[in-house]
Amino acid sequence: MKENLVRTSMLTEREKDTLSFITSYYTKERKAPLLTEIAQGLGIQSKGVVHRYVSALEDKRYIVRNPKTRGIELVDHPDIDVLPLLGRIAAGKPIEAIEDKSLINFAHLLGGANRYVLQVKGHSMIEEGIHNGDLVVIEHASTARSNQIIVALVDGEDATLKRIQFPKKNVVRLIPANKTMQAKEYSTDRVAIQGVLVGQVRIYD
Amino acid sequence: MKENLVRTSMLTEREKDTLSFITSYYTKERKAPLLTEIAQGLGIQSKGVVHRYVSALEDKRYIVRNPKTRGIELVDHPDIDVLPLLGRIAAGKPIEAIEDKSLINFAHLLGGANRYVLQVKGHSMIEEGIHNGDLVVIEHASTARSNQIIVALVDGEDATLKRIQFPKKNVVRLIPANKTMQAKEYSTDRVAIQGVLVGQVRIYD
DNA sequence: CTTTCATGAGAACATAACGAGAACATCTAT
DNA sequence: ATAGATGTTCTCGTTATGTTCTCATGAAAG
Repeated sequence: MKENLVRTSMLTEREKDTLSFITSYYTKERKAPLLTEIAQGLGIQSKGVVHRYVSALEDKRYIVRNPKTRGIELVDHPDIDVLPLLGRIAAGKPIEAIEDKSLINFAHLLGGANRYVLQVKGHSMIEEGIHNGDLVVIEHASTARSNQIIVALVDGEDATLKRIQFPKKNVVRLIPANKTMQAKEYSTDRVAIQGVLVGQVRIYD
Repeated sequence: MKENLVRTSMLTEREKDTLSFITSYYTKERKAPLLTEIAQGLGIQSKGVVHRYVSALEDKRYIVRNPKTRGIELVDHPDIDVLPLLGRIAAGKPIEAIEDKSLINFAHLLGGANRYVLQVKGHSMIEEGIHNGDLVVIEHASTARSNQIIVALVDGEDATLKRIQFPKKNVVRLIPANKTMQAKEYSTDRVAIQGVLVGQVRIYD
């Protein structure tokens, strides 16, 4: 019953099920499942059975394992953090036909020292396309240029996301992007700039 | 030649917690935390345990250490494009600390097999907060659920981003998010679904 | 009929992951 | 220079998870 010569990449039904579960778990959770989680997903009581399927998938080169707790790695699924930028939509062509494929790495674009993420609550920047629940990337800074969108702390109490302007010396104007709200002006010493908006991200389920 | 370099950058749950706490602390306090501060932040009694996690993070190249009192330094490695999610920003309140201090990796959130990026041209989805020039992440798919936002190709010519509905059999309705534009209905055979919207990103200069 | 294979249950054991805490070394403030 | 604070290195546990077995059932093939 020892088969070191595995010529067949054919998977049995349950092996397919196992691989499928691992793949979907991976894309959803961004980590490998436990054996018991696979078992539950497949309706199997015994983790020993799952272990057999996982070992088969390893023999057939569909996965690699570390002897660790969530040690399954998909061989076709190494961490992909680069996406192809295919082109501009509404270009009048099928997407696949666009040739100029450059690669885009959001983490590289948005990551970096002195940056952090805040989740937006409310609708004060809705006309800028920044909606309730969106994630914004902020670069830590204490100064800003006019017309930048910044995180401002007013009187040490009021942290909001607003566009900033400097209409005259020692005066700061904070402008929401919402017609139902009004721009306000403060003396410079009342407004502390916390950071500058560098990116915005929304994730759809 | 095969690269046998084992990049076990996989972090355990508590190692992630530890890294998350360190990065959050760093961005807030502008200095590294003490082991006892990490311990308190994670609800651990023993600084020896924390030391073990910190050593693991050093082994896995997420940090470097000096043998000094606040000697942890975050490494700026491309593998570590994680940003701390600090809190929610709300009108009229200070930034709320987020209970679950988590790290955000946009590439992991948005990346994955069968995904690509398009740049949006035009304003047809402006009321969804998708503006001209924004980047959208599309997951390749040929089917969609009702009310999802999809990339549709009409008569093989017109690739656009629209919300989709199926009002009756063999009819597809494509709905822009712009009051100045109208929803249109097509027979099923004229519309080819190219993919489903899974994310949206904007980068500010 | 027997053999083989895919499937499943479950026991027994090995190891990983996590945590507490002691003892000691080293750093740092005074 | 000294004392307290902080970092390092251990040992000792507990629980969770992975690994290796044996046994059992049913279907398909010879």
